[in-house]
Amino acid sequence: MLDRRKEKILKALVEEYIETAQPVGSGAIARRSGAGVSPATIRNELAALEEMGLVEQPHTSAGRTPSGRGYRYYVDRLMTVGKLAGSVMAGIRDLYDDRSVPVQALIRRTAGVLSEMTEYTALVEGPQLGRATFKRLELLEVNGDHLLLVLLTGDGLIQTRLLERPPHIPAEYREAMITSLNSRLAGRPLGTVATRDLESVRREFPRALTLVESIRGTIEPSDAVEGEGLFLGGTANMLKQPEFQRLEKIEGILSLLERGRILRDLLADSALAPVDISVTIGEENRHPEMRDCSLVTAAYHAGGHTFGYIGILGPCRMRYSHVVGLIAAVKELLGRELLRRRLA
Amino acid sequence: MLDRRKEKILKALVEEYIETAQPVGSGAIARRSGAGVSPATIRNELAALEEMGLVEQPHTSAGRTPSGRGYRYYVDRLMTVGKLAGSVMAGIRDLYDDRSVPVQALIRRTAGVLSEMTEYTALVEGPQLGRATFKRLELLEVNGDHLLLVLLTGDGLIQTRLLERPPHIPAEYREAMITSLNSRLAGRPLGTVATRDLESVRREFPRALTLVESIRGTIEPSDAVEGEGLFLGGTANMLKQPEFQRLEKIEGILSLLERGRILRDLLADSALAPVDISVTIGEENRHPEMRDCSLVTAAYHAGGHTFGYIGILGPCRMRYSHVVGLIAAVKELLGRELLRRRLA
DNA sequence: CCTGGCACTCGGCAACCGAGAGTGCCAGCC
DNA sequence: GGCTGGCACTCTCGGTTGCCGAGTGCCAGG
Repeated sequence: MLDRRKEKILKALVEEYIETAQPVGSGAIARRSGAGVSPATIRNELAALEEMGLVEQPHTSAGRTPSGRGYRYYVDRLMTVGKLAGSVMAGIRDLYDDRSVPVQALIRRTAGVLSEMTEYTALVEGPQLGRATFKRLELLEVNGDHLLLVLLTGDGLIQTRLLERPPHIPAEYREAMITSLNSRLAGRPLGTVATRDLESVRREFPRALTLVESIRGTIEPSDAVEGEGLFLGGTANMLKQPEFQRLEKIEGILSLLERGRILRDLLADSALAPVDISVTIGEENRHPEMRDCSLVTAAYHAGGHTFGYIGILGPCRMRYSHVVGLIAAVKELLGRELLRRRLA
Repeated sequence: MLDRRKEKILKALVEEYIETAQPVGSGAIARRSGAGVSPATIRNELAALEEMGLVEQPHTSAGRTPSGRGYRYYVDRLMTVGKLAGSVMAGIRDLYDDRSVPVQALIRRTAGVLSEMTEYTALVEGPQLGRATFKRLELLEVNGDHLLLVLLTGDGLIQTRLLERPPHIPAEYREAMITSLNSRLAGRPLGTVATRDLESVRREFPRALTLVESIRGTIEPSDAVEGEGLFLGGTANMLKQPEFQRLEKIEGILSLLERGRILRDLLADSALAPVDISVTIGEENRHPEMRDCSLVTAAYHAGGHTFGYIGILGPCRMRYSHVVGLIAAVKELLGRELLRRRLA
């Protein structure tokens, strides 16, 4: 709860620091904030802001930099979210226009575009089997030894798996089993299909035990697909940030970016916050490697169903207004696009 | 064509430098090489080696470092390729033992393991559609609006694609078209299936024009799947190398590593050399960003068919003998494993 | 309550210096 | 002739010093 002038000063300071990456002096703020007061006055206000823990001084005779709490105040109350230029929006929409591009490639390109437009690192997770609903299963005969299992989900995801064909099972028996399975599981979220759901099928078709087991293995979201459908863009951009010139800092971050599982949790966690777009700043992050980073995330969805997540990772000194605006736009476009591709 | 003593000296110098990353002095070589001569003699020999362009001096009063040509000589004639410890081999074999792990995940893990074992960056490319042979095509009815195209290849690769269902085409007509297509393309390498191959099918089944077109789009190796099936491991390892403490150098490398297309060409190019395992050292690399790197690559195959490529990227000061030994082992194991999973 | 003035603090940079590592060369030895 | 110990020389590296400039905190006056 700052007074009007302190807010102006904090805003000017944060924005100047975001641009220059240099501690900001009272003179620069006086020039930029439009508060119409002299640097000396600004200095008094800055001392107060420092008292409140919103700004800090790297050392006595330097300017001020925003603290984590300072950024938080800025993000929550001061920044004006940037509207994207129409041309930019059009560019993104073009990206999605080609229906012949498979979903995986779409997600990958999104990560690329986001990282290029921000000069930060982009994370995009595509639709995941575990979040989708069961629609239908098919078994195709590939040759004498193998069957192809095809799993269709309500989102239009397709999962295939090659199985060794269990001997001595007539095709009709198999078909009946599949039919039973399909009617039993239709519409169920795959994440919740557990062993006991297949119990009755197993009892009904005892000769197809191994087949049912294979099916369970395919349906069940497993660690084997960790990293599947998660794309990064612009990891090298991290090196461009002046705050990451120290290699120790960046090594931790890059190592973290290789851990698909962790990234996934990161995206899902922050995106389940009550807000539309979540911003996690510096020390608010759970992983110590990320304490110099901020992460902006959002889920994209349509028709009440979450398809996936997008996120931008950059330094605390991130262009929040730009990034939030961009995420908001891409979240919309991507959700809409995946809805278009979804099966009716 | 060096004499015996010069070879001993060069070998000792390269190996010492690989271990320490420091220019190597005549004293260290005298101690290590086992040539039984004094440092002064070593110095004379070093002067000769420098004359020949095999070693160089960062500055007058430092020790010597190997030049690109020096590494080349070492790799071609001096190094003894390391045999892997049995326990290591067993560890890798365990990785592959679980048949339920899908091929994609297998490739991904291989990249992870290679990077961990070397502390360098690993590139692994899995089986690619473009290199596989056509086996069979199936069309599944998903619902009123969509068909699922399933493409099976001789390697056991499966490619699926959701198509909008063309209206007013009877199922039998479609089936006949697919049958004709299957018999016509069976055994053909997918990379060589061109538009004209489908011409006769198109003429024979004029009502299925759009369908044939969609099929062509699926079969044809396209840029849309760029990066598909290519996995990196340990990109952050690059930062650990003392030669890459300068950020400028590493930024170029990391940016390159984000370009799937380039990596792919890199792997394929060097692996088509007449040798089993290809080593590209420093300036021999085509990309200027890689002039401080060496790349060791190999194709893995079985039954006369190339499945994919593996590679290790590290600094010129790379532990060649270890890396080459490892690549040789993994190449074997991976080829054998994919053969096991291949369709009969 | 604001402001100009002023003394003060501190980091960064350049210059400097000595220590240490390693060289090239030479004269002597086997 | 080839090898070796000795020696003067070169160059980098780490630490120290001194200066400059940016920015501050405080105070007295408006």
